[in-house]
Amino acid sequence: MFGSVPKYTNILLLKLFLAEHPLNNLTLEDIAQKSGVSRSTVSRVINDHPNVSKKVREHVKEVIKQTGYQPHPAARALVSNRTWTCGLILPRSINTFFTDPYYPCLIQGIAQACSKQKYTFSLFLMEDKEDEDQMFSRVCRRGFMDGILFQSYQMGDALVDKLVDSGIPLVILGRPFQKKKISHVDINNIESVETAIQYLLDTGHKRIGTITGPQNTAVGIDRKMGYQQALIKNNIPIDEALIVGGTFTEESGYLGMNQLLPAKPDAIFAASDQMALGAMRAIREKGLEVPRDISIIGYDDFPMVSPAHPALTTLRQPIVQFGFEALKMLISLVEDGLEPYRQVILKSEFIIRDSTRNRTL
Amino acid sequence: MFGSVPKYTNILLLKLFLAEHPLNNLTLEDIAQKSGVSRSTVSRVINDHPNVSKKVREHVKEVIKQTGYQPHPAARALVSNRTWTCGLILPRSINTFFTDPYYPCLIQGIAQACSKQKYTFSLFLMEDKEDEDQMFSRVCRRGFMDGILFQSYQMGDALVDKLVDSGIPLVILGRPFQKKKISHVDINNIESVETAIQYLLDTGHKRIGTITGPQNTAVGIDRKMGYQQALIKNNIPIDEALIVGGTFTEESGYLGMNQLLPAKPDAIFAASDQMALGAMRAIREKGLEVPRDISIIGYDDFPMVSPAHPALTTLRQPIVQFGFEALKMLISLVEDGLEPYRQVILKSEFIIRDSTRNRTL
DNA sequence: CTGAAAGCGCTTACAG
DNA sequence: CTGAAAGCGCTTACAG
Repeated sequence: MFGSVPKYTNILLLKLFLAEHPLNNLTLEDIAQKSGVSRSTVSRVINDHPNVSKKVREHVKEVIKQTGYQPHPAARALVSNRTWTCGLILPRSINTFFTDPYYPCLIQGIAQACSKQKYTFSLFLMEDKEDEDQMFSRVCRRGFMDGILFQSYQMGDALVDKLVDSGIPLVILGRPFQKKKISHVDINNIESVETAIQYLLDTGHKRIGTITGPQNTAVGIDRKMGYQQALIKNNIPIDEALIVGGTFTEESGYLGMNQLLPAKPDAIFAASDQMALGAMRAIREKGLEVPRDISIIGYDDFPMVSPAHPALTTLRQPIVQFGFEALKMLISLVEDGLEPYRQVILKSEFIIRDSTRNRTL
Repeated sequence: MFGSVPKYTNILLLKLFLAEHPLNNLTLEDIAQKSGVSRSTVSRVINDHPNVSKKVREHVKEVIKQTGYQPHPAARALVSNRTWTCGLILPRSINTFFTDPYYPCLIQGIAQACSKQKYTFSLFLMEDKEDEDQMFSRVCRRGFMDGILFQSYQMGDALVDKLVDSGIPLVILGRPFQKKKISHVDINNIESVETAIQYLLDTGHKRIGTITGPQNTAVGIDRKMGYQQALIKNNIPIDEALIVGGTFTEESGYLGMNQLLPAKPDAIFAASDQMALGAMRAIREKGLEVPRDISIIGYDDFPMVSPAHPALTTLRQPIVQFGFEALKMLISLVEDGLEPYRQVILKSEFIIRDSTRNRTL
């Protein structure tokens, strides 16, 4: 096995190279000859086409295994209009790529799903407007990517509309802001937060505050919505003094908590674990204790740089499954057509640890 | 512009699709006709081949611009043996992918470099042995990736040898452990740490300790070496009580610092900023103060989840440049041949902030 | 400087 | 069930 043949200007070097890498130029034709059948038949075996006798199929498979033959990806792509490659585009509005554990987790989830499905995973990080423009004409064309995963982030990302209009198979990660129906995978942010808030109410908490995510992001909006709906369902008035905005970062959780403390909350739902961590730091600094004085619930349950003490009660995002479902949907769009649009909502798991306390006991 | 044509079973749907996406099937032939020249000439214009008259060249370029034509990547790849795609392989021995800010930074650096050079960036995360095996046969073959970037991590990663033997253009990120010469990009870990330690000595520190990285990683080994060499050059005996091992994580820095405190250090060099953060936490917990009682120097200067207080004196890794140089080297290997092997060492920048103090004043 | 033609390595009707 | 042949969209000697 080996890679591209370097373009040696020196023919001797090239020969040397080829001698050292004898598995070099195997083509379908070679396998056909070695197997004593035609190219067509070998191709059928490779593509699991039914019209091949069992005997021939097994023989050819054996030869392929022996020789380690792999079909040439470009040749395949050229004729089949499939590249078995999918791209993840992260828009430039994302400003926490380096610090939010969401991204490594997401990337890992998608990379893993791609690997299992024998897809190649390409990553496009938009740095600036220029990147977005050139990306668009490079990515959205025939024979490049079979499909695109796009991380929904900020309201008004114009890129989504352009991608949809381009007609490329597209799956949005998270809830899209667009009016039109766009295939996407999302997490049940609203319902899962409702569950968590209900739990706090059921365990005797009277003044539940929240540190929200940015209100121009879907998750920020939805998790706040879940908080509010849970209170409304329980006929508890919304107290604006118990709501403060954050940006998902530890620092914003810390600052937010300091704003909330005068309102005397006995529980806080933070829209990310990082913010929960920041909130706990603020609480500790004031000489208070979690969960004795204030219960804390986060969101994410990603692996953390510094684990919380006490262990954080949180909502776990099924991130690996997220990547997997997104890729599955994308393949379905490629193979079965873009219409009708698809939607999959995954559930977060509520995990009770040590940062919350039952105050009814 | 648009992407792959979905395989509609319903021909009406297909026609509808094509009608909505008229820029669909543009080929070299189309551009040739519209320009009134041959395919060959258009191809020469696209590939900046010199043998085209200025007049024709400009006309063809105009037509290409008007139509938004882009050559079909697979067709190009098939005939030119170049895919304009490079892959980053992260071996499975990496266990801090989710928590170490190095990886997002590295990925960003490489993605940016790829984007500037009009390369596509593919990511391969090895989950397990099985991944490594299948990856090898998928990736190391003609016509898939022009070249591979491989993150050097743990001593004894067998994958490197297999990759080298495969003959695929390969650049190692970091210092390789192999005896044979392998093209790589590295950071001047040893020298830069020496500089930092020398600074501590010059500013009156008498008992300098270190929290090292894992001693089966090149950076872990090299940064410890830098620490030791600086002391030796200044005729200061190495005191094992001032050296403790860590794993680059905040937690390991915290634990390491607690082990070092009895040895009464007046300065600590931590082999990563995360460990420096952990060390500062340990120091604070003991009622001591940075830099009043102990000076701290870290390594990395990546954006951090929670910035240090006081601001950390550190060595900044030029990570974007790192990705850029690696890709440049890779392209050179592809275009000019694998021999002779290349080596580029980038310099870390010593950044003095508030976590160190001049004790001679 | 330009074009006609061969060929890259596959897949897939088509004919048997 | 199998093979000969056409064709995917490019690049690149080759001939002029």
